[in-house]
Amino acid sequence: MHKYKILLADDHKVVTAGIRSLMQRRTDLCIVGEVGDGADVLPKTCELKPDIVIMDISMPHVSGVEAAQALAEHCPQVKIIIYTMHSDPRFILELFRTGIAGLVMKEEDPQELIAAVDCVLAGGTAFGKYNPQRMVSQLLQSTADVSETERIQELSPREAEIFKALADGHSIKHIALELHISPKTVETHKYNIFDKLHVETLTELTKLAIRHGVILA
Amino acid sequence: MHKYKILLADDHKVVTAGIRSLMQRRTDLCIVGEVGDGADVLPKTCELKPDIVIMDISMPHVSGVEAAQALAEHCPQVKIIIYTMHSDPRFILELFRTGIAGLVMKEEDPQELIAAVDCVLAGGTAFGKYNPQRMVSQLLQSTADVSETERIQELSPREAEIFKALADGHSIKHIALELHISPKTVETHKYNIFDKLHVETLTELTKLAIRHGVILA
DNA sequence: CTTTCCCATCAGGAAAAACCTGATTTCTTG
DNA sequence: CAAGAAATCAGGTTTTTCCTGATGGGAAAG
Repeated sequence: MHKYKILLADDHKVVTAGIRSLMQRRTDLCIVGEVGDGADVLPKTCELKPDIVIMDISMPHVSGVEAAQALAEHCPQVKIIIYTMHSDPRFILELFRTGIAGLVMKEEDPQELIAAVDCVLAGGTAFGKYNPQRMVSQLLQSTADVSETERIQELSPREAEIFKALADGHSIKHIALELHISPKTVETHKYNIFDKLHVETLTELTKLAIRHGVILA
Repeated sequence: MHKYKILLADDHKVVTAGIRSLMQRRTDLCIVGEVGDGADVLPKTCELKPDIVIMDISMPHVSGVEAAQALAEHCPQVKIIIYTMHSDPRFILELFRTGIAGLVMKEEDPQELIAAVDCVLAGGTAFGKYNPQRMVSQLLQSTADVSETERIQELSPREAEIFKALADGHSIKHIALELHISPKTVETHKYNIFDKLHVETLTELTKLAIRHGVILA
């Protein structure tokens, strides 16, 4: 009897333990390994040759998004199921682009994860509420729809400077004085920054900056 | 034989499932309930009278920090163990201040959670690497933080409500519609909130709210 | 060598929000 | 009952925001 091999990648031990206990009764599934660091995903996959990798997005050193991209490039035969928190979906589009096989949220019933594994083993894909069709239209219409991090990196030097000052609470007028330019110029930069970072309010800008360590809370 | 009652608060079902399977062999522990929303923690605790609440920080609607504060106020006899991700520690100080009984990271061995439960049931406290001694020095040296907390607690209920909404990025107009009051009233509240919290800009307000776990970044 | 694109710079003007003061009502609390 | 806090709203001035338009410089592409 053939056993399907599964590799778990999650830095929260309780999650991997939960998945293990969940799969105990399934004699056709075998968890061959477990890693808690994104940097270990690719080497472990090469070593163990699993059929499926179940992976979190948020992991130390290398994120699940990067790990998925590395897997897609070096081990295209491996099916990837992303198992993550619901508050993460900023990266979902990027993951779709790399061609993951499934997506399950940690707040859903854990049985959904088993269902997703079966679905993927049958050659299908398993996305719950994240209807790929709906995603694809967004993918196509937004040519530059990239992750938050990438958007920040696309800011010009001047914009990055003003982004940081704005997120830190400096007023337009203050920034203009600091940089020896017109407040109107700063305003225009701000407008462009909002546009590039896909935010609509100063608060969103601040929170984004804090999330990415641009400023401290 | 007396069974200790435990309430689980985590919006990730795989985590609560993992904890359940972890505690199966312990006949002296009984998981009496499970909630996935911070807003449900206090009512469920009042209803089920658990000895221990094991709680995540990041939950929908009401954060674990707020829930812990509510518990400390209304159910001071309940022991709180925070079980959370390592990337959350910006709230740890605030939690220490409310007097939690334990702190365990999800990336640690799940057995640590059991150990923490035993420790707390024995009347002790369980902090792993988060040495309270080290924390206390930080607590003492940052007196400004303490006064910040006190200032937040001095807000009236209505002000607290509007504080959260403002810090989360809602506009005056939007808040007015939500609460069915005049924008002018919201404006006045905002003015008073700024005054009470000693802030001068919306950004300062947002960062303060994030520092104290009122909202998530 | 143009043409195109991005960057940095600034301005105008309508709309929105901020700022501060004053005011009423209800409810609690000493 | 008097004092005070809480919640409600308005007026009017000042400031900021929002969006559009515009210019010049430089780099990359054709």
